Amino acid sequence: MTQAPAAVPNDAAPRRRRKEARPQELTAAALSLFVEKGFAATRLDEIAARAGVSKGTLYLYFDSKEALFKAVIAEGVVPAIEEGEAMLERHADDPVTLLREFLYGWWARIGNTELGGIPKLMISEARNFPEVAAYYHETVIHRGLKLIRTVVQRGVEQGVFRPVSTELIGNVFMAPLLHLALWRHSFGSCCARDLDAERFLATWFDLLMHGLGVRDAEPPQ
Amino acid sequence: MTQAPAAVPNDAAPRRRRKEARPQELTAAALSLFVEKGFAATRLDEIAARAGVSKGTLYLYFDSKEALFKAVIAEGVVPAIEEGEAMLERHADDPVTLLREFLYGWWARIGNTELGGIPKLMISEARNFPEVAAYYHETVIHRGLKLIRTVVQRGVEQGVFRPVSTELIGNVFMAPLLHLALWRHSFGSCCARDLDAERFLATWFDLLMHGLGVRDAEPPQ
DNA sequence: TCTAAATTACTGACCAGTCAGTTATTAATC
DNA sequence: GATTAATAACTGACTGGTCAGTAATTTAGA
Repeated sequence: MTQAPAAVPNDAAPRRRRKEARPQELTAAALSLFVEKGFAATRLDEIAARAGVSKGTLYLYFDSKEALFKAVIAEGVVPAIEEGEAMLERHADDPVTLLREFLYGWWARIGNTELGGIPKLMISEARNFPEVAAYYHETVIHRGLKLIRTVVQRGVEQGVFRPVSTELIGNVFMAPLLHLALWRHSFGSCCARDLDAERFLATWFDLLMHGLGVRDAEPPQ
Repeated sequence: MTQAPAAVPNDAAPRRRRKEARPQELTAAALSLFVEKGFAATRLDEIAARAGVSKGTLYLYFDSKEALFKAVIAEGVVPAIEEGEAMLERHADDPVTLLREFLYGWWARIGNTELGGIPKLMISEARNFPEVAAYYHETVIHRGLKLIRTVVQRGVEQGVFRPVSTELIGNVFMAPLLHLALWRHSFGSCCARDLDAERFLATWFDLLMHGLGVRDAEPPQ
């Protein structure tokens, strides 16, 4: 109850000037609200309140609601894809380890964090913001799919995987991961018991490995 | 240019009294617009116009925008799940055929039709309409997952499939199908060339069959 | 001519975006 | 170090347009 720089603001919090921190706090608040309620149904007053500022302040940092949306995507996406590429550097030689690391790593570092809401947001709004969708497509999707395809191709060449059509293998690989993230941010919070992420990932990894002809892949760490 | 009961209405179309046909025309128009733009961003005037009536008429058949949303889901979903169950009756004995029929049948009869937009709509709006989400969950998702699980379990018991954890196999099975439908209704219409559904389904079916330990499954018809 | 289907014109709540004014912080001067 | 001037971050009441929902009126069809 001191003057801690509260992310969840105190009612009695004194007004503070924090130019550096504002944009990030605003995009974080906007991401969670956009994911929860959708772009159109989210009010700017609400975003500002969650970030602990007034709506006027929001307009000091972003020109419009749409500009805020673009910033949310751009900011959430750059670290995400860099994580992915860094992950690939670490185990350049072993396709099985690479796929396992990628699968569990994606969930741990993206899917199961705040960023996990971005797929839902992008799918919901892609047709309303084609320009942002195009940016997302070339910055994240295209790059990400290429990474996975490369790993699988390498595995096939090494004889670790059976010969398999690699053109769309990235899409198939990602589908269950995205499914899990989408579930978390839609039905997950409302009905039945939530999907068990651990079991789901294990089921998928097991099926995937056998599908690629690997008989003895161990589960993760 | 005659007085045909136009789905895409003629500007000069005479006013007609068609009490029977209106609700279905309105829900069809609403589904396509909700999928395209989202619930909140879709205006009732627009839905009415696409159905060839005025907004006032819409209120003769639905109490509110939310009631229309519920009707869209309920109407789209009942035939869909019945299709699915009928499909299962036809090949009760052969798990491989069942899975193939289900996979390609789902795409042909649901994913690749207007109904294919419902997953996007439900994922986008589940948290805004928890009551509808719960209805959808128990009417479609729960029932559908159970069907797939049953097929796989039967296959394992018959020794056609290798022993595999069946608890979440339905979710994994559906994930790529839903991914394809979601793609069609988001990025598909904006960037790059569209995902090739035939190749995608073939890649998935091939990986799935090998994942289940079936070595000689033929591609469809 | 009577009824009910359909339209048109209207209302009021809501909300993105604005701006005149307020307050925190820094800099200058004594 | 204390006082004050200057600046820039921040606020919240306001506005103009939009849109869900309503009510008055018109018209199709029996």
